[in-house]
Amino acid sequence: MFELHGFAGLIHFPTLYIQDAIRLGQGRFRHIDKGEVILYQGEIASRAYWVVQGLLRSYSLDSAGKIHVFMFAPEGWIVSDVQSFTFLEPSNLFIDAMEPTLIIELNQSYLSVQSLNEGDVTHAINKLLRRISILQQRVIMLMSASAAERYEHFLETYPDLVNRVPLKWIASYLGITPEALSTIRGRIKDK
Amino acid sequence: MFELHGFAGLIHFPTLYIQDAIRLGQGRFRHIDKGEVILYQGEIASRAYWVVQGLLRSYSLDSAGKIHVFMFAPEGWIVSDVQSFTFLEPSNLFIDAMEPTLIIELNQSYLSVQSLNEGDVTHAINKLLRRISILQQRVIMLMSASAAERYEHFLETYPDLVNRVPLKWIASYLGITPEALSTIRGRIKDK
DNA sequence: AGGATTTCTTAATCTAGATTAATGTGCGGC
DNA sequence: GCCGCACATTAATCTAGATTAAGAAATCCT
Repeated sequence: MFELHGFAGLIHFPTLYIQDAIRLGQGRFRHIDKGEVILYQGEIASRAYWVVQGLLRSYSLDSAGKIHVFMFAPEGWIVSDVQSFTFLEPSNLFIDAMEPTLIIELNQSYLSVQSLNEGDVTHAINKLLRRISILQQRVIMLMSASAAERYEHFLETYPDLVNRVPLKWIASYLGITPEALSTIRGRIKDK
Repeated sequence: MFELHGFAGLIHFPTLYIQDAIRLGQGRFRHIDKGEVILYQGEIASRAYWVVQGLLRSYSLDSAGKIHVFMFAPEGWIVSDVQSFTFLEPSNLFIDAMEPTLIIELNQSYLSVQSLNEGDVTHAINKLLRRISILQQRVIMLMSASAAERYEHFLETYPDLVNRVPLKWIASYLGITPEALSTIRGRIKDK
C-alpha cells in the first residue's frame, strides 16, 4: 500500500508495498528525531517521506518568521513539497518531525509512469483529483467559515490528531492564534 | 491543446485539439448567455467546460446565501467541479458565465486513461501536480497574507482579469468585501 | 524527582476587515 | 439620450480574532 498524501499529493499505488519499495531500491528506512528538520524551505525536495510510525508536518515560514502548518502526516501518509519534488523547484515548505518518527525515503522514480501499470495510473490520477478536492474544500473553508467552524471540520477530518498535536500547531493549521483556539475550546466546553 | 484548469484540475493533453474533441464525439460547441448557470450545486457535474471565447466562473454558496468565487475561467481554460466530475458526487459549486461565452462541453471519456498514450498521462499527472501546487499556494496565502497582499498576488496571477471582472467578484475571490477592496485600491492609488 | 522550558488558559486591549448606510458612477435597454 | 439598476466609493460603527501580558499546567531533561 503506497499512499502519497502530502502537501499536495495523495497518490495511492495499490500494487506497491513496503517490501517492493525497499527491494526496488526506491526507498530506504530512516529514523527522524523529534524536532529534526528533514526538508528546508529553498532546498530541492529530492525525496518524499513515507511515515511508517510517528508524525511529520509540513509548514511555511512567512516574512515575519511565523510558522503556518500546511499539513500533518501521521502513519501511512507520504509527505513532500510536491511542487519541488515534481518540478525540481526550491521548496516553499519545511518538513519536520513532531514525534520520533520512522520513515521510508522515496526517490523520484516512484512518480515515473513507466514503472506503473494502467490500473495504478488510473488510481494515481484519482488520488490526485481527490487531493485537489480536499484542497478545494480547504480554500472554500478558509474563505467562508469562521474559526470555530474550521475547528469543528478539523475534528471531523483528523479525529486522532487532537490528542497528539499541540494546540498551538492545530491553531496554526487553522490559520488562527493559539489564544483564539483556546477560547473556542472554552466556549465549546461551556455548552 | 486541451487544458483542464479548474476548481481543481489543470490537465493538459498536448495531443488533443478542438477538432479531435469534436470529431471524437467527446465534445460539442455551446453558447452560454451572460449570467446563465450551467452547473448547480448539488447536481452531478457530468461535463467539463472548455472556454473558447468569454469568461466563466465557479463559486460556492454558503449557508447565509453569500457567494464565494472559487475561480475564473477565461479563454483556454477548462472548468468543472473536479470532485463531482471525477467521482460522480454532488457538486459543491455553481458555474456560470460572466460574459457571453462559447464553450466546448467535454464528457467523462476525456479523463479515461485508455484514450491516452504514456506521454499524455505523464503530462496530465504533471498538470494535476501543478494545479495542486497552485492550490497549496492559495491556502498558504489565505492563512498568512493580508488582503492587500492577496490582491497584489491576484494582479500578478491574472493581469488581464482586473479590467474584465467586476470588483465585487474579485473581492469575493480574495475572501473580502467589495468595500474592503475599494479601500485597498484607494490606498494603492494614494501612494 | 525537581527545576526549566514550553504550552495552555484567561483576560484586557487593539486592529483589519465586516457591516451599514448614503452618495456617486457607469452601463444596458428602450 | 435618459431612465433605471447594478456597481463603486467613502465614511461611521462594529466585531472576530490578533496582540499583549501574566499566571497555571504540562512536559522535558538530567
